[in-house]
Amino acid sequence: MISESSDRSRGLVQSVERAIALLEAVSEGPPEGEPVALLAQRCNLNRATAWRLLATLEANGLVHVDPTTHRYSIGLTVARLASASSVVGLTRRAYAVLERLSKRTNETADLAVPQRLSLTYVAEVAPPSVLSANWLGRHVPLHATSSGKALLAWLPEVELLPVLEQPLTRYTATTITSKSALREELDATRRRGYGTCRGELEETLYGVSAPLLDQRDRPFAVVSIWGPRARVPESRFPELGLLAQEAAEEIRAAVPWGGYHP
Amino acid sequence: MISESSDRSRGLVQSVERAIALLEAVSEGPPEGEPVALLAQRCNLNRATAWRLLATLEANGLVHVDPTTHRYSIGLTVARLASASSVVGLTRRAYAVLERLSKRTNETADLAVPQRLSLTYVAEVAPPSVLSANWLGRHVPLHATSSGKALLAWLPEVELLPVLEQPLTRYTATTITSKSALREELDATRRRGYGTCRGELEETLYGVSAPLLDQRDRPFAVVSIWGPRARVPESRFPELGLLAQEAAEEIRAAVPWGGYHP
DNA sequence: GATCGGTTTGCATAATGTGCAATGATTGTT
DNA sequence: AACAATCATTGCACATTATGCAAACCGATC
Repeated sequence: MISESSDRSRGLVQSVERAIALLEAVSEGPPEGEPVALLAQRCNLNRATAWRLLATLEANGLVHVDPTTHRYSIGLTVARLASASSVVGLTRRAYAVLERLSKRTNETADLAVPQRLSLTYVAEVAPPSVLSANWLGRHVPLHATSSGKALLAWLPEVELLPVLEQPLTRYTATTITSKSALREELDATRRRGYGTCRGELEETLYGVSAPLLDQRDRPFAVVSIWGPRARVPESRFPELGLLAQEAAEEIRAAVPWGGYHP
Repeated sequence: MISESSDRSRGLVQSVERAIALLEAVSEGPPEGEPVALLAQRCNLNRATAWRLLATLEANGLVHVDPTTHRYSIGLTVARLASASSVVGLTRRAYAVLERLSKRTNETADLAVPQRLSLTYVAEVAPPSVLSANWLGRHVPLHATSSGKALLAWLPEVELLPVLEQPLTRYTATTITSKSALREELDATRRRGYGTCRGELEETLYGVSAPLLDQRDRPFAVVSIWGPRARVPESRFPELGLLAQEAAEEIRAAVPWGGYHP
């Protein structure tokens, strides 16, 4: 067989990678589950191989297989493992606040946490009428979003530097691509108290974000409110920015240990 | 090497099992994470092996490794995968209701979902004063708990039979261990509208439970209220039973699709 | 600056995961 | 109702792949 394995060179374990790929595939499927053959195909795996990997995952509760339909869905163990992540405690407390925020502003409210050199959205509440894109799990560039800028603005210099070293990719006409302009923007953000975005990632995407700071004043999460430019023009920024700040403070206060271990 | 592998006989994949064991070990550790050596020891693995398995998990975001301390904690991907589980949507909606329930009764309220031939607790709210055992993720026997009996009472006959075939283990003096007695109890439970427990698993554990039924009247989750016998005597059962029923109905109504795919 | 605990990497070995092919089981079709 | 087709499951032989050992390499701490 063809053993490409750019993985192997880095000393990664093939069967575990394949098992994870299956887990992802299962999670992308419908709640009633997907059959082995389909999952195997999606991951470019032999059916027998996929079956054994899934059997292993099933034996440990990571996936659930319906005994009659033989369809695989995500198992309870994943939820239990996730509950060990401090993010989960954070999101649980955040949801009540985000729901209120979304209802009050009639826009989408969400919570993101830093990961590597980007942010990941971990909680999101969209107003009922709006069919919004699901940003959960998505990574976004830090220099082209209100949440990213809210994070950077309160990041200590040492951690800010590596981000500024990276190329600042242009996404739209308004994207900030020069290091000095970004520094100015971050200063303004800090003075203002919240980050803003004027279609810097996608033309029509406008919004504001406020950071959650831990005891040492390091940001560990960001609350955002956003919507299409037509509904969230710059004139609403001061109002929404204040609401985001209040929400951030409220969520932070509800977190017992007052922080988040990555 | 000694390759025991009762796994292998069932066609399971060793490295994946080991990776999962590591994942479990990581989840049991503190939020700031644990070093490789400790995790390896806990899972009886060679340090190098554990390192490569963890590296694979890390590359896929299932674990997070702090670049400075080299400590491993649960990664965001797990939370994302978990969010694909319908249980998560269920628990998110349940928490608000459980919190109210716990506040009002001053006892512990929780939610469990069926898994295999047992129940798993997936959400729990304890009154602030009480230092309660954490039941999250725990499996409980169906014949010796109020939640188990609430599930069984509304289960269709075909699914009930395999459970009754299993030996009914005795835990305390009040545990129901005969098949006929259990059938009677289940009839009574159905008439009553909620299940009860009089110290049948642990002497001092008293409580009530009400099921959440889907469109086809199949139970897919159970709400429980419980506490020590001294505070939750039988005389409170009618009052608490009604509250549990109301809470169950409220949670069920908040679930969009009105059910739960295991 | 040396010693210790830890992580990380290389390498040889065979244990282990894999693909193929054959067998049941189940579903849909005429 | 019988057939066909698709899919899940199991056995087996092969060599790819994961593993353990040992050595290198950091980063602490004294």
